[in-house]
Amino acid sequence: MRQDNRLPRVLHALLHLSDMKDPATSEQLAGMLNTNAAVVRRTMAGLREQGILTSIKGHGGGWQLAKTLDQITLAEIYEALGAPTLFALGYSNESSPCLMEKAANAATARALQKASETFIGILSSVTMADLADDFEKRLAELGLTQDDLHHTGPQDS
Amino acid sequence: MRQDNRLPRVLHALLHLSDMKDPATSEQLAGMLNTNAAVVRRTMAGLREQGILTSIKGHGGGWQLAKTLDQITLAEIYEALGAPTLFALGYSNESSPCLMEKAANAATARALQKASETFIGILSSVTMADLADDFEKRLAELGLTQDDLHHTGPQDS
DNA sequence: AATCATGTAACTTTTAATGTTACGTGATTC
DNA sequence: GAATCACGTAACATTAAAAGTTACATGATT
Repeated sequence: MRQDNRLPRVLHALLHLSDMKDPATSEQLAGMLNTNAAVVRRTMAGLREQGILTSIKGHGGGWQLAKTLDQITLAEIYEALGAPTLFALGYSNESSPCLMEKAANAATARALQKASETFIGILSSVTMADLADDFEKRLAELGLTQDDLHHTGPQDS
Repeated sequence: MRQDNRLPRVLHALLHLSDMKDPATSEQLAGMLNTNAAVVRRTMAGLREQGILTSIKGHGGGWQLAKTLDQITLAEIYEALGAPTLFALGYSNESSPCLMEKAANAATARALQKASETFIGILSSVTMADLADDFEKRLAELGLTQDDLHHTGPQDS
């Protein structure tokens, strides 16, 4: 399959959403994520069902966070995306009578299982607020503040 | 991309190889792995370069183990396959100026990195001899012995 | 009533492993 | 030394699932 970029994309989108007062339309988010509005709607659908986001139709509508950042773990988000296949590496699930194949598959499965547990464990320990902190750290490293992103300066009309 | 089954396949093939006196042809291995001889040659090429297998051309030729099973870790094999992409999940590598995207990518990368370390760590701790042991355990559970696989019984000519 | 924005279905594109075919090269056998 | 066997490798087709795209229905606002 093609590489699955939904998780980092959604994280990116949520950071932007947390930074906006008004709802963001799928079109706006698509611009930020360099993709298409339909992809945004499709990807975010799971987060809406999970209660992480709300979507509003009509004029002034769009997407909004339904929780504060510190209430959203990355694991929740991953789950809300449908817990998509983590590995490009796999093994045949068809039950073969060959015991050597079974042993080979079992060894592969054990390693993948442990790796998956590590992955989910880390996602569970990180919240969107941690990402926002990381974002602000990066801002500060450039000598900027949050404000610098929202207006062009005092000379602005 | 499609799922990558090379690792479990090679493990399976090596177990069969360890069980044979004569070299196994690509054709024979392809039969065991339910695939094609060309796929076998292509997949095994890396293991030959890595010194895990030797291949012999001509009459009576084929593939043979170049080491004993306890000298082969799964990590070596994974490396010999070219350390193929482990994850179906990824993130855009294109450097975007957006610090929110950077934060999102970094968080994803950290989780993937740790998962990868877990995976490689386990592969490093397991040898093909461990797989052979597992195979024999499975055999015993069926009330069979190694011998049962190699002849049809005492009445056999 | 017009417009905006989501909801969703249907289809195309993309990408890398896998499958397939073909042919070259080296080794063995007779 | 010619035929055959088996690997080595290139070139192309197939496959699968995310992503991209298009289109249209539905609901909310003005």
